[in-house]
Amino acid sequence: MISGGDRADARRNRAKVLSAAGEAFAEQGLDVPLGEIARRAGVGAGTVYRHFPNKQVLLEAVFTRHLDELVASGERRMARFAPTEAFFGFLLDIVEKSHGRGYVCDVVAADASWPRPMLAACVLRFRRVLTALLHAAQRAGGVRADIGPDDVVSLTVGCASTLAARRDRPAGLRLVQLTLDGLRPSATVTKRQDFRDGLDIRQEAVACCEECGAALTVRPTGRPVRYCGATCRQRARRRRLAG
Amino acid sequence: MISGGDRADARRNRAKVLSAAGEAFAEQGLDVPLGEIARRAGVGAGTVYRHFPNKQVLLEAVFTRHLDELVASGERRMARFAPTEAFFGFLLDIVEKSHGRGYVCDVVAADASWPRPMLAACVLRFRRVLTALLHAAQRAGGVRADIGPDDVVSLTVGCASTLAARRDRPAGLRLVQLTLDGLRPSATVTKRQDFRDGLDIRQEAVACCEECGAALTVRPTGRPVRYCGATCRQRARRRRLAG
Amino acid sequence: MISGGDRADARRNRAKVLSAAGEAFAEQGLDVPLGEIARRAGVGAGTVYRHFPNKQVLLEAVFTRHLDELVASGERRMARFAPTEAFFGFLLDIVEKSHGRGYVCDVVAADASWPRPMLAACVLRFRRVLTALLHAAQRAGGVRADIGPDDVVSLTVGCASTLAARRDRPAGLRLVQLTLDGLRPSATVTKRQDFRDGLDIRQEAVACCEECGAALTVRPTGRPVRYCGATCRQRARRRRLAG
Amino acid sequence: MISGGDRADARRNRAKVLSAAGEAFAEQGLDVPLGEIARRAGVGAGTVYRHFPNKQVLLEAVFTRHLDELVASGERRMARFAPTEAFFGFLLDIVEKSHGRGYVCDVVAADASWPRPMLAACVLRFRRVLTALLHAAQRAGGVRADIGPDDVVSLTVGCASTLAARRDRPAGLRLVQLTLDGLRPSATVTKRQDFRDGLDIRQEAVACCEECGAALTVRPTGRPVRYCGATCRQRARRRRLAG
DNA sequence: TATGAATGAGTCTTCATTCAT
DNA sequence: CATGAATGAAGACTCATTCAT
Repeated sequence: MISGGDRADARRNRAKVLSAAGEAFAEQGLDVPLGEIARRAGVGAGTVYRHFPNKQVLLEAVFTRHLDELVASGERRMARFAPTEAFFGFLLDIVEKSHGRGYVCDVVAADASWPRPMLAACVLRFRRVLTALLHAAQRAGGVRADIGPDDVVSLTVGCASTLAARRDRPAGLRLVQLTLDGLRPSATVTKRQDFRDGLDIRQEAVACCEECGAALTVRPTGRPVRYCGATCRQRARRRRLAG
Repeated sequence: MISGGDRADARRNRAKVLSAAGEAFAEQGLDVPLGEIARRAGVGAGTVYRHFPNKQVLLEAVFTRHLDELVASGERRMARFAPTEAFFGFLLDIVEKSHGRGYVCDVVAADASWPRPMLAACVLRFRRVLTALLHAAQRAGGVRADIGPDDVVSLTVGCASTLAARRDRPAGLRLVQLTLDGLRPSATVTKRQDFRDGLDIRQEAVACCEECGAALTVRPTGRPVRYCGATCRQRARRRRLAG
Repeated sequence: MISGGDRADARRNRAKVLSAAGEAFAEQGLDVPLGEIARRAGVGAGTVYRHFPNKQVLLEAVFTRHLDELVASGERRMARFAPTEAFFGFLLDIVEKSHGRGYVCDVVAADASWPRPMLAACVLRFRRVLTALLHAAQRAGGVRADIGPDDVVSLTVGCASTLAARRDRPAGLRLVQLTLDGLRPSATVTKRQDFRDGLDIRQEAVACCEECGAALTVRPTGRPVRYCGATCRQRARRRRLAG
Repeated sequence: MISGGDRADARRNRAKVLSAAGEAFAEQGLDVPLGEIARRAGVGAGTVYRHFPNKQVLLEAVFTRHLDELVASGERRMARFAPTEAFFGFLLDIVEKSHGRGYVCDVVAADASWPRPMLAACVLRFRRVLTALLHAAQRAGGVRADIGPDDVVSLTVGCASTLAARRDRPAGLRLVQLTLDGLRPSATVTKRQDFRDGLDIRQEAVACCEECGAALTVRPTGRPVRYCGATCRQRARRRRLAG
């Protein structure tokens, strides 16, 4: 009988194992020996197996719990905050809680391929919350309309990696913001061809807008242009005054 | 006697092993058995060991080659393209070539901690090219000034993860663009507190700019504001006309 | 978690492994596969590793146990026998119990170079007992004064090799006695030059004492001398009568 | 075609390999990789195999050469020195040239069990020389009559081990002398029972001869006896004067 | 029921031996 | 013939999983 136990100590043990596994996976990657998890939990290896029939299931349980926590946090945000805040707060939450890169990297796999129904259900709930938050934010105009839930998930995965890669945590968080801000309507995504190989050096020699980097048409006479237009000039000015 | 050999078949085998290892690491993660690599390369396990004294060294060789290719591509771009194009093209290159998530995740480790001198030298070269491209792009005004090489590396790692996470490759590439565009001067990074937990729902109820998501000051009377200012109003309008 | 267990079967298995290892090392040398040891012990390879983290440690454990038994035997002798008897009995014990040549040959290494503290302590105890027995025997006049503990150890190693080399065990033991008797005060050790290359054949043509081999001064006339002195002549006579 | 080659360079290579193998076996034990031997010899692994079909044969060749050298040295001694000198010099030679304990320990195996005819013949020659020297020395009265060739071989093996065990080489050589001196007629070998467990401590309390360690009968009155007889008393006196 | 001991399949690595250059 | 590259059979060691206590 797996895990359905009703004795208090059994439930306590299950929880201990789950926590220990969560930490272990995060700190040491998905390859931590089960023995290490058992040690961290302060139980025997057999006890781990009593509650989780194998390592895969344990990993899924950990992941499920993780998702459940995220879902709960998402729902809380949905109830308490404005759509856009809720949405971006939710994403930050996901990213910050996804400590441990091996761990994070495997969130990737969490689309449809996980076989266990419990996990599938959980992933579904997660997607539902995410989607709800996303749509709300989009309706509120806080997020670009051409973004779907899959985009958000993938971007989140990327942010977690970025955060893991950057040793300096504050700097890492800034990069995460920078990335997530790409979801805001104001962000203009460069078309891929825009800066790919086709462009020749002579064209650029002309310089680009110092504010947004957009290409500037050369003008043979007069003072060289520095900005692509009034907006950018204003913006740059404001920045100068503010800075 | 490792690898220095000049016999044609030996060189061929070394190359085969290196390629096979690259693919294997990318597809199956860093845990692929060496036997699998040997099998893919069509050689015996011993041959792998003749060329690479152990798995770690093999991994480093693969990684070194990868970096070397990137360095070469970076230098080519530096010579042939305008700064900003060169820089962003380089980043896209890195991301696109960083197939395989386990693989990518370990680019992370490529700071100083790798012990082998050859790899260290290689990482250095990589950093040098990256830094040169970054600075050139910044001088050209194509990249925000408050970004350092470490930021770029971390962001790149994140982009690679994003790309790996997104099954739909074009969509993934678009997300990458979106992220990299965060490096352009026009991008405004939200201050972290802007959309974190501190904000209460009532405050937001006031709404935010539908274009950029910036908070809007409430006004008790009149038609409710939809944008934070003229610029955004214009932009939104243009989008509507274009869409 | 290595070996500290208190479960009866675990202790039993540990003992089985230790015994099997002892025999295996003795019979097949230090290169026996661990699998062979496991097979002899009737356990799986993993069990060996549960009790001994690696082969070296296993070897040290075997060796430690061996030394401990010798120490115990030495202490028993010290308490129950007269110094000289105790000493020589101890040496014989060591030699006879040092079955297996590879095994024996590595007793050599047992000076300070073994890193494990437990083994070091054990070697120390062994040296202490050996030294005590040696000194007591020397004080009692049963052992030459110009012999130190290191000499005894080395000689013992040699005796064990001799014993191992001689297929006929009683003959081997006799050779061991012969060697150990060299430690008794009555033994005269030939100076190294006495029978080395320097001597020319003509000098020897003169002959040497038939009993002790000492060189005899030539005498041009009379019956040739056969012995170096009266003592030897007597001794030879006695032998002839006895024989 | 193995080794029968007549080309000068082939013969030279064979010799190089043989020397290198000899050193390698002596320094690193019988487990030294063939590659190491090839490296030392400055040839490729294939060349080793061209001359010696496998490692065992190579080892035998090394051993054969070793024995041949010993045989030559023995024959030289036999021709040039008096029997006893020749004999003991021969033994010392064997011992001193048997550097490297693993190597030495395996001389043990050199009785009948070696299958290759060449080696067998060589061992035979060795035995013949040894036996001749032994018998000559015995006839000359320089070696006890109750010693056979097998005894000598085993003792030699033991001496080599002793020498290997004693870090301090001069001290080691002294121990070797001490052991070999046990072969001289003057040496009295204690009967095994003489100092084995049977004796009780009270009996020894009486003390033993300070010169030869023989047990002394207690005498209740008068000055306590220190020596077992006149011979020992004289000997001790001479030592005192000499010392 | 909890424990931790036992198992054995799987992985890395070495090295004797063969074989293409 | 010489070379050194390739091979693959072991051996040490790990760890998920089972099982006796």
